[in-house]
Amino acid sequence: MTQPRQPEPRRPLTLRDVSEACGVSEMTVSRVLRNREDVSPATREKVLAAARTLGYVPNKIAGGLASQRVNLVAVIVPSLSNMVFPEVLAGISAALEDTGLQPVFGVTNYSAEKEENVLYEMLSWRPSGAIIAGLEHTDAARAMLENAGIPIVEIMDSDGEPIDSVVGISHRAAGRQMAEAIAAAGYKRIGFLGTKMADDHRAKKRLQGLTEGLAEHGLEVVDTELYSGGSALKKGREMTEAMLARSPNIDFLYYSNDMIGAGGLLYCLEKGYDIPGKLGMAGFNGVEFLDGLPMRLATIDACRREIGEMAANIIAGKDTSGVIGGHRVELTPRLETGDTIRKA
Amino acid sequence: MTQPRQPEPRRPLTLRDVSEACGVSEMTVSRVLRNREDVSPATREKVLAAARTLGYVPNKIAGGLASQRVNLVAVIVPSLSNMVFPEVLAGISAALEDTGLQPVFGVTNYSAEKEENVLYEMLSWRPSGAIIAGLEHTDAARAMLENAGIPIVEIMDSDGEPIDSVVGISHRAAGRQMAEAIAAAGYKRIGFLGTKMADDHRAKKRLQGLTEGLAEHGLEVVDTELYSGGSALKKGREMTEAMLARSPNIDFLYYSNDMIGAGGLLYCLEKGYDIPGKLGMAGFNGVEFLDGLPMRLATIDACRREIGEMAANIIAGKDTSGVIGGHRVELTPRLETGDTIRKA
DNA sequence: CTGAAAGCGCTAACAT
DNA sequence: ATGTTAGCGCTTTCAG
Repeated sequence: MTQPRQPEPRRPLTLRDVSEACGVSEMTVSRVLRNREDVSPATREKVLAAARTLGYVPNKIAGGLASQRVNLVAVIVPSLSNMVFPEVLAGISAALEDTGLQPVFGVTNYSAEKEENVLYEMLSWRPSGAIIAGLEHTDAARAMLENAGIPIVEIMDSDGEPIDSVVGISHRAAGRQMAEAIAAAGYKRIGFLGTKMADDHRAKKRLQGLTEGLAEHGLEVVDTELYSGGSALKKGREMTEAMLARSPNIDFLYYSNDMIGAGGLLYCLEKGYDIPGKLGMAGFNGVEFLDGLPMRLATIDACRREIGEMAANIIAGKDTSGVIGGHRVELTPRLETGDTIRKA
Repeated sequence: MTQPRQPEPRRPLTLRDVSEACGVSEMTVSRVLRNREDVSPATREKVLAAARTLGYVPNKIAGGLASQRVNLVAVIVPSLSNMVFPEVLAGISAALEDTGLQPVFGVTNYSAEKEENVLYEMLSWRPSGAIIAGLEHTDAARAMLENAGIPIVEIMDSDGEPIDSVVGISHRAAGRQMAEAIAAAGYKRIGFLGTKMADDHRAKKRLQGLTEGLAEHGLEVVDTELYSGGSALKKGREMTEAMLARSPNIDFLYYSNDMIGAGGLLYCLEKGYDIPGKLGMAGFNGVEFLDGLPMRLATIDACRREIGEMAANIIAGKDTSGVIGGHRVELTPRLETGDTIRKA
């Protein structure tokens, strides 16, 4: 009876294994593997060869504990499913690329409680910094962020008091900006279509800004339609149909995001509405996606990629100002009139 | 001159701090914080109160090193920007929710080299398991996965030899399935529109399957159009226009993903093509998005969320079979004829 | 139920 | 340029 070849119980390799395999002290092996310059080329080669042959993968847990430094950046966003945050993440990844820092993503589903949990989990890994969407957090979450002793960058929104640094746009201003455009184009009866989510603070601020801005021109939101879940494109369609049926005299539809706006636009084009003549429309975010629609939906670009990049640069210490912490960056969102707002 | 209130140099709190604050040994504090049952309610309360007041966040680095266990699951996908992987991630998150395991996401941008790097980074944190998209990896990446000594689940694709477990669909079979549908509907001249990415192995397999399937009916792909980068919806439009101009006798357009398919569909509807009468169309993935289009694009559902859930369950040991490792799950993709393939 | 001792795998700091 | 020593903050194991 031959002993079947046993796939060795797989104790993960340690520095010591490499050290023994190449006859160099653990310390020097460690130096080589961390790309430190103070090792002779000869030893370096020997070590590298041994590490490669064995298939050694360093243990960052031990490394992190010993060095008290961890090359992780916690990134917390509400969602991945709506085209908007992935672009922020892409910006962060790109900016961190050559810094030795690694982003780690967490998702909250727009739930403050989930955010608190995810944050706790992530901070327990002692990351070098944290990037988190929004300025609204539970008290406990705020406390954790304040006490973490690492740079914190709150992103997307600049309407509020940041914990440390902030990179975003004013959603209230974006709402007002849209109100100005609507008023200038002479639309009179505005409908708002958005999400039901109580915790989408930014959408709420945009609506506030819109309402305020309209009020200054004696205008107001005359009907509202909210949704949650499902295909945003389809919901946009359905909500638009519902609103137009209920309030046929509406002449402008403001959507809280481009996706439902696109659904609404497709619906209106099919039904032969005169856009932008009799009916104006606008969304929010400036997703690339809009480029492929039959007509360019008006929108406000939320500078998502740029926000991601700047936040990452602050964490990485790549920002130019020389200031440490407490950066306040408010980007100016660009209004893109597209083809769905008539010229004044 | 008063000393400005200095925000104490913020040495992160340790178990010892909590221990001293509540007069209970570090060991017992540790027990409480890990929710172990063998602590008296009285001590438990004391400890919890102290931990909360201080705002203690455990150090998982130290914990992981001591216990040799880390509650992280490495998840590696090619991209976040195309609606498809976010849904896989959602499935994984949901399935891991109540397991104590935490997913950590990495993105490769469809680059084998990047995949290798991301994998190395992630494995160096000694996760409890890894979920990785696709069956094609560099030799080094394969070696790492094989030697990691943790459960590995390769997902999305089942055409090939997995390292450990696999959960996916056969993209080759999906291609053949579409070929059958096309042949059965009587289309004769097929055009293929897809991505230029050399490393999108699954799209390649679908094309192979399609080609083989068509060949069995004496049919073939008569024209091909590829793109990279940019708004997929817009590219779909442009490619469709180009192909239809170049090969006006084409009567079926097969897109390698739903997004470019949607762009093509919008274009064709605008131009008044007779769909599905004179021109058939189909995409791939079954993204929810399609629901909102004026006409339902035919597609094959790739079971993304389900794949994520099953993969996570395997890692979490929640799968039913009782088998340890080496699970092979091939899901059957559903062909959804929609409105863009004529009835036979 | 609670505590004391040992050590996880690595790196900082100090020799040499 | 290389080696030695002493922990990092927790959890395991074993004793009370």
